[in-house]
Amino acid sequence: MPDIKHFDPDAALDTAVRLFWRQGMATTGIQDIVTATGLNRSSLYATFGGKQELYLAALNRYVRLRSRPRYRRLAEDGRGLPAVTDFFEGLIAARCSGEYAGWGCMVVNAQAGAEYGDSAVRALLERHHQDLRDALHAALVAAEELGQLAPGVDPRPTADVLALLAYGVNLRSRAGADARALRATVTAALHSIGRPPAT
Amino acid sequence: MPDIKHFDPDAALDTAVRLFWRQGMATTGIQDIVTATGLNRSSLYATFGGKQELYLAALNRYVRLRSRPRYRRLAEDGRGLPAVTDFFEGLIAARCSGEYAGWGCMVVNAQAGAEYGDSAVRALLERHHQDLRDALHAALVAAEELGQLAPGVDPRPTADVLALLAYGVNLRSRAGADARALRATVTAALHSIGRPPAT
DNA sequence: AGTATCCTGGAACCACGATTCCAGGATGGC
DNA sequence: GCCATCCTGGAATCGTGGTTCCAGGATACT
Repeated sequence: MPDIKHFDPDAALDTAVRLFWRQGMATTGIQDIVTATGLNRSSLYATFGGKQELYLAALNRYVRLRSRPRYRRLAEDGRGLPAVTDFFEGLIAARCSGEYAGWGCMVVNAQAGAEYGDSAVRALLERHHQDLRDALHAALVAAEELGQLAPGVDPRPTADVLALLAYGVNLRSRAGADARALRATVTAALHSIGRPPAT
Repeated sequence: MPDIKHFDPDAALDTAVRLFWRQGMATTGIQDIVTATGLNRSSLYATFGGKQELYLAALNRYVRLRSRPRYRRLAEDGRGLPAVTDFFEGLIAARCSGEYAGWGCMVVNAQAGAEYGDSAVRALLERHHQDLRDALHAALVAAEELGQLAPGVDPRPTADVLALLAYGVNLRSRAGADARALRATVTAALHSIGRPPAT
């Protein structure tokens, strides 16, 4: 090993994630990434390849660090509906406050944009969608076993409903939606699938 | 009036709508529009101004011709839940089959993309969101008056839930979601807010 | 019929896009 | 301490982006 990288590839990729996440792929130039990371074009290309590959790597990192842990926690939480409530609560908090407020979800943004032409991106998005569905489904099955669901509420299609609702939350958050309004909406949705308080 | 336009501006704008809708603003070049419309750059610029203004005009046309009539029909339909069902049915049909299958909703795409930087675009998107909410709300109020809603279902937050659900449908349709799956999801959502069949 | 006005065609412009290349410098194994 | 190997810096390349300009032609009023 004659020489070693003078920078941290993960940190650089993280900067790229932020740029692509906020601005989308098409409107983010290599120059933006060069400027933001402070490292040189040559190093970028040598490390990540072209823009497409860099975007894909960034999207992968986003999913691995930001989406999957959240879904995993939801899927493994055995409390049923409270787990779902917490999931949405955390989602809204992440989308509407803190460093990434108003950025939406990078995966959702990719789905609506043209990033989407790439087939590797498509595959990643599809996989991501399945992960979300499955996590919600697991939580709802737990809820069902705990007797928390209203009669006639089927976990599988209901998980799909909540997945689409999550997409909606991500979209609206990018438009600057108010966290309280989103919370109220989610609460209403969860209310309608929960068992009414025993009379 | 010494000379008159040799083309139909509305037809040209319609072509622009299609391009921006499918590909997004950032990835659609003026050259694409020139090629697709067959008319000249000069005529384009003389008629619509720059790219930003052209995009805004296209977005406006999309909302006026494609979104608003749909919302209007929903708002003025007095049947309650069946009106909502029909609305989603029509939405899914438009998104998953025919000429525009897999294109999603231009407004939703704009929200997730970077088109969004423009403040005129933001205003239009916000207005569009209110229109959707209001239309769903009107239909749900009718449903409530007709006794179609389950007890404890409040029209206002429920309209918000359904609006987010519609966003989700639009997004997933762009990812090539199956129409039958989307229908099943929507059915499940509407089922959970409807009054259970009288015992 | 003349003419001022507007539209069209095409080339030209300038900036910025992604990408590549080469020289210079630093490193770790022998 | 030498050298092959890799990394870095910056310039250069080549295409494409949006936008403008000018000459030529068509029109409707006088």
